[in-house]
Amino acid sequence: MAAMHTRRRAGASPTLSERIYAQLKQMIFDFELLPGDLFSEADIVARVGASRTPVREALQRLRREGYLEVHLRSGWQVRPLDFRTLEQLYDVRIVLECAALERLCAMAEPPPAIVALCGVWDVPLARRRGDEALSEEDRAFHTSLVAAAGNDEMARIHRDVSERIHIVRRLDFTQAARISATYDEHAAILEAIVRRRADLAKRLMSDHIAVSRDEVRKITLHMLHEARERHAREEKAWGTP
Amino acid sequence: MAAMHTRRRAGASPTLSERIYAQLKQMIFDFELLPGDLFSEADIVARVGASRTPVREALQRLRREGYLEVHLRSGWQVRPLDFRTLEQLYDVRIVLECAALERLCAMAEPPPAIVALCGVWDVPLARRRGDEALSEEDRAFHTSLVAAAGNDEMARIHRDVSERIHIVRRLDFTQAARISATYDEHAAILEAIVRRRADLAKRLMSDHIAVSRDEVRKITLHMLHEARERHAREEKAWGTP
DNA sequence: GCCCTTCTCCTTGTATACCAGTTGGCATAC
DNA sequence: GTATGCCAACTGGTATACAAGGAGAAGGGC
Repeated sequence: MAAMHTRRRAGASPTLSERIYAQLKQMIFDFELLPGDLFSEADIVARVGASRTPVREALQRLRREGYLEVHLRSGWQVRPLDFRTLEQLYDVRIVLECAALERLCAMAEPPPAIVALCGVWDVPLARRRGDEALSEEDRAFHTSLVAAAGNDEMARIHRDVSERIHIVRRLDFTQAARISATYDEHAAILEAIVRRRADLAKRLMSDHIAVSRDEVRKITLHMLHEARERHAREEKAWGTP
Repeated sequence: MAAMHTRRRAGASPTLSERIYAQLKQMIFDFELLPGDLFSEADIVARVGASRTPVREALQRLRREGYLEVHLRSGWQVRPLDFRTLEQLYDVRIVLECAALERLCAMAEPPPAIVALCGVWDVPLARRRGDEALSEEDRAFHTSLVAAAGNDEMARIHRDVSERIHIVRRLDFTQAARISATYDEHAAILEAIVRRRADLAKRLMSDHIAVSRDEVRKITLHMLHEARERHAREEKAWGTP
């Protein structure tokens, strides 16, 4: 099923729409387009140098995926961060990943993908990575786990959910303590899978994701608080009543 | 947040793209466009009487949702029914609905939506409905159950998955025995929820969906065969070579 | 008769033109 | 000074025009 979408990719020439889609999504993830930002299709046309047709196609896709909103004849907006929605997506991840663990532990042999993950996460302190790349590695861990369970549709849904969360998930890897905990917890989950301890694996995973969810909430609230203070300072400087 | 999507709806005028999207999806569901059928954008333009732009928007959306495929400069195709994918989607439903049941049974009180469902499904034989409408009622049952659990994102994903399955799910309600079983099983699940028997509810639901999954596979093969024969007769009547 | 080449038509992808409706500002009346 | 109504510019939705490339038929060589 996943392969069905790749037919064009074989031609090595993604369409203009797809490149613009990827470019815009990257801009959103890089906060080059801030949540709440207003813009028009003409703005994007000017930035990417294409015509409205592929730009609109990309925008509509991003809208369906929850990143943008369109107001009829009043312009586009980067959808503001909604913590309630993000936390609900975290909970969807818990449900999907625990279901995947259940299936993985019921298998006669751990799939090769699981064994490969052990080589990444069950390593001594010296070989552990940090910074930005770890965020991608973390996503790969969870994505591979679900994919290894064998349900392609579940994997696709999980991938979309994870990507949607990724914009705030990255913030969790800015603290050394959280990085260390991630390595330990991933290793523990893998060990539980290899030992066929389904209940243990599910409990570890639930806690792992729930802690991340709560940490990100704190970090984001902190960011929001700072943004509000900055906003207040600027208002004061401007002399606005 | 949900209200933000309603801005256009307030104007009571869905866009042309959306109407075409709904129309095409209905045609797919009614087997007016058969799985495997090939067609071009010009064909659709002629049928719906709009220009290519909104038609393309609708087609692209249906493609992202898994109903269609596009072959570069070779036209469009209704994605053939893929039983592996459909069964995987059924399994996703099992996972999501069981998670919803878990949450529902953990609540202090059953939400009003659950109580309302009892009035529909826990009824004597005389008040039971049959035929086409039951299919929609069934979808409403499962959708409401997940929605009542309180996770909007999970409900949205579940709704999309259910809709995708619906094309074959309907066929399950053409047999009296299956209709009767559906009433009984839904009533049993609701009772388990009201009595806070999470494990029982989950087991009943798992079996309920799994049986449906297996039944539908059999029926679909039969229906598809009939549709192809009808299609062939019409072609013959039209004198198409 | 069969295979290979070529050429034309048709396909989707992209760019542009047109339309209806919204918005914000400016002129005007009070 | 304030309120109000109108207008012009701008917006997304829709229609049309153009471009590039592939599928398949037609025709020539053998």
